[in-house]
Amino acid sequence: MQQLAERVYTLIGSIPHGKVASYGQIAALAGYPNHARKVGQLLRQLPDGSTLPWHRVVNSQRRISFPEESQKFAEQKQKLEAEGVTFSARNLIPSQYLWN
DNA sequence: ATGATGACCGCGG
DNA sequence: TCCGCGGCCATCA
Repeated sequence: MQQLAERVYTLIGSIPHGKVASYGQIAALAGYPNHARKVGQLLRQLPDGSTLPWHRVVNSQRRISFPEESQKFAEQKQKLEAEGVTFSARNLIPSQYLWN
């Protein structure tokens, strides 16, 4: 479990500027498939001033996993747009940027 | 031990 | 696109 945490942080930190990865991808790359929820839990515990690019992590539908009206949603979207990530008309789907 | 709760995932309808 | 459902799994009451 401790392993998962370390790897997850490393992987997230390695996501290129302007690109995004999904919770599931991070978990799988860390060697723990089916642990997407755990990744979310780890990010949720992150301190506010964290330098980790948590905003580059979205769900498998390429959508921000926060309710649209929430402050966190706005924050994540803003950070992504600042990196040049574009969203669809409904502001939910980062169009072309997805990690492989 | 049991049930509820997530920054999740995929498949249907 | 928008739900609902089952699957998944650690955490906590």
